Amino acid sequence: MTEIRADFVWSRPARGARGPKPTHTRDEFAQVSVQIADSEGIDAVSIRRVAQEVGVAPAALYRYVRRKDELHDLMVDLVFAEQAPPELSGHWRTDLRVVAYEARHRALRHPWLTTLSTQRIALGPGSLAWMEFAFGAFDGHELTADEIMTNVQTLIAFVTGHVLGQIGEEQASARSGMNHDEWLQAMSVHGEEIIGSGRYPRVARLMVEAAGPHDPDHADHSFDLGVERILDGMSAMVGAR
Amino acid sequence: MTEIRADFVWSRPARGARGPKPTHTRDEFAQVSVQIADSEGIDAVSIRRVAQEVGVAPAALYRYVRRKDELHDLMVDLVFAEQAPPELSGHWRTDLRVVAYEARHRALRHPWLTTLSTQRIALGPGSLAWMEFAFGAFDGHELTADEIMTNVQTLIAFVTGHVLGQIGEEQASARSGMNHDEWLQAMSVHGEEIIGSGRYPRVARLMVEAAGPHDPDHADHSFDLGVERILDGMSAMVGAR
DNA sequence: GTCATATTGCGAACACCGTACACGGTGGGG
DNA sequence: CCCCACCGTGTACGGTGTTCGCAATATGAC
Repeated sequence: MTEIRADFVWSRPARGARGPKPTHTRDEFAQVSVQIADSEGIDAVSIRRVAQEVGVAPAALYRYVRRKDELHDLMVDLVFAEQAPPELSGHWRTDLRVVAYEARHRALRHPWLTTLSTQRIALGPGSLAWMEFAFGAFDGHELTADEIMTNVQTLIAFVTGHVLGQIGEEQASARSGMNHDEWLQAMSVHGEEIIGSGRYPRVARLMVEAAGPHDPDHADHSFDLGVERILDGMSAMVGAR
Repeated sequence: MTEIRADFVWSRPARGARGPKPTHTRDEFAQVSVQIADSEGIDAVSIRRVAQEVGVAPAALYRYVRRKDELHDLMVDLVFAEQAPPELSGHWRTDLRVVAYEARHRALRHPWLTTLSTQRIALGPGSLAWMEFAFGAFDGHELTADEIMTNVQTLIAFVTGHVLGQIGEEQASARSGMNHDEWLQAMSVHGEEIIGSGRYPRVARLMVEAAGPHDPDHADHSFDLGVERILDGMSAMVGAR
């Protein structure tokens, strides 16, 4: 009967009990990684690059982290910890709005965040604090554990998806090396083919009429609306206020 | 005044007008790629691997595709085309439900799909057909182009986020090489630390009480609920039925 | 206080990866 | 008919994550 042991960064001691003092910390590597990812994209975060930036041999990183994934986990939790959740207000709608808006803000500040956090589940102190806050929104309302989890999951799912859509569009234009206007124009050239083909009349109409892609505030508004819509959906279950 | 030209796979001719016949097709490479990704994960889809599987030199792929990203675009559109949208029913709720459920089904069948499709925007015939269908759901209702796009975007955002959450959990256990039960147990060992720490009482309570993680149907139910909730939110805007 | 031992950082190496380029063979448009 | 655009290929470059053996180090055990 072998003991099954979870192997997360968080459940391993920060340093061994026996050997020489580590010259750096997990946090330091995480911070440097976040900095690189913010300014040059997540793909620029390579073991060698991070090592170089910290001033250490590439192989040294593996004394702090088992695999590159764990470095990602540290990055994710670090940005969750950037902003600690506030005190619970006592109004579930208010608190869930905070969860949603803060999550979106966080994801837009660090465009690599959503991609990483949806590929692995990081349960570090930073993320846990926010989970605690989100669940706390329903304190005093008689919801089952499953109902609470489903509600929070629904909200987060929307935020995740919405942000991914927005980032995807922005990065598609960034990657092409064009500025936003040029990209829109290039897009519309391809759009002409779609419109011209006559096979997708509704898509064609919306591409012409919708202000969405041209209006930088569109993402904000559609986010606001979506959040309120989802909160509306919960209110029947939660009861008053 | 240089002409800005969109450079998508879809707007380039399938073969040159002059030279020898290509021995393969874009579709063939896409099919092989999908097969590899389905059975071994998206990371197994390398230029060299796909080339080998098709029986061709690695460099040959670049006659069909400018960069690896375009191969991904082809993969995405291929699985959208697996199932063509049905005829519009005339009931917007019914049709949007089809959009949501089919999108989820598609994403669960091909766990790599969501990751890819959120990183690039692929506007091939397969995806366009579904866009056309989704927009068509609001035919006859007096919505602005922006309202239609926002509604569809909200729904897709939720599906995306929800599926990503589900897949993330499944893959976390798959990657660890444990079966699902073992992983749950390993998770719970880490959970003990969280519960034991006393710092996250609500998280601790939900980890114990929620049937979610243990119930394989939980994801389905929470998806159903989420979709209905979002459709509820739209109904005020759409009006009757 | 001494010693054994676990742990650290490091250099080198391995097996991959995406992509560029020059090359000879092919076949359709002028 | 012939030119030349295009196809497939071999080779090469610079990058990636990760492993392994080694010397130096600091701690727990005696």
